[in-house]
Amino acid sequence: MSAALAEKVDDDLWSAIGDPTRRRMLDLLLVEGEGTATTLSRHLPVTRQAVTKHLGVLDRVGLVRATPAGREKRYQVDETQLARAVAQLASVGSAWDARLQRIKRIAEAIQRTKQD
Amino acid sequence: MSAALAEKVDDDLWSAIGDPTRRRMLDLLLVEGEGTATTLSRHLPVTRQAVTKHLGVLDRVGLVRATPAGREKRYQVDETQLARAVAQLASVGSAWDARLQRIKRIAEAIQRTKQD
DNA sequence: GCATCACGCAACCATTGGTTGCATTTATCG
DNA sequence: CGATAAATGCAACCAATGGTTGCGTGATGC
Repeated sequence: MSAALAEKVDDDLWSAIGDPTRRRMLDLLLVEGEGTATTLSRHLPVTRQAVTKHLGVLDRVGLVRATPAGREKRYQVDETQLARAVAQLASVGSAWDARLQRIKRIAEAIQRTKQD
Repeated sequence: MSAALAEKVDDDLWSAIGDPTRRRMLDLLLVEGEGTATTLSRHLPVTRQAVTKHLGVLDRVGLVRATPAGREKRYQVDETQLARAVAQLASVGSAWDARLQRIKRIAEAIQRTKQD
């Protein structure tokens, strides 16, 4: 039955998007198309160096790619990888959802039994 | 349009479900109905004390509730709160999804332009 | 009554998200 | 060309967190 939901979650990918700052960074990169550590840090409550570290982990899991351009290093989102991440969110979400549904049904069944 | 997607994400809730161990704990609690720190730790690659700490953060954000029973302390999932968490996953996921779609459309438009 | 089981507390360790400070490379402007 | 400004990179340091081990204590069961 619901075994097909066990679409194995990649912990590295997940924990990459688990950090709120990194999520906002991905948001920014998506709406602005691209960005550097310095430009991103201007829109965030953390320093450039913190952003740099985050870009490092996002890069390591493949969520962003960098292209050096003169004195700066422009990052942009790897869309297919982000799509994978979104799929995992959906996967875990719907797995829990399914179990919650089942619990609800069982609870209702017990209610009915009690009323016999 | 897609502005309604900005359903403000609760960072505490999110980071609670961001940890892989805690996710597995929620899974276990869902399938088994309830559990204690010791029973959960038997199914996990970490010690009872680690599980205890995790139960602490899950409790603090309201994802689980404890009921003392003699010498043990049984935990179970708070379904409505988990439902909220699932909603947030869906929210972030679909927001990114929407932006990815838009990017794709723009890219296609550019392709068409080039071919004129 | 005593061994046992579950819990709580404390110290400790490694990783991580964050900071500040400084050195280095690349643009830019007189 | 030379100096200043703007970007990155590197290192030390700090606090929080996910983990461990060790020990004390309160309920259970024979």
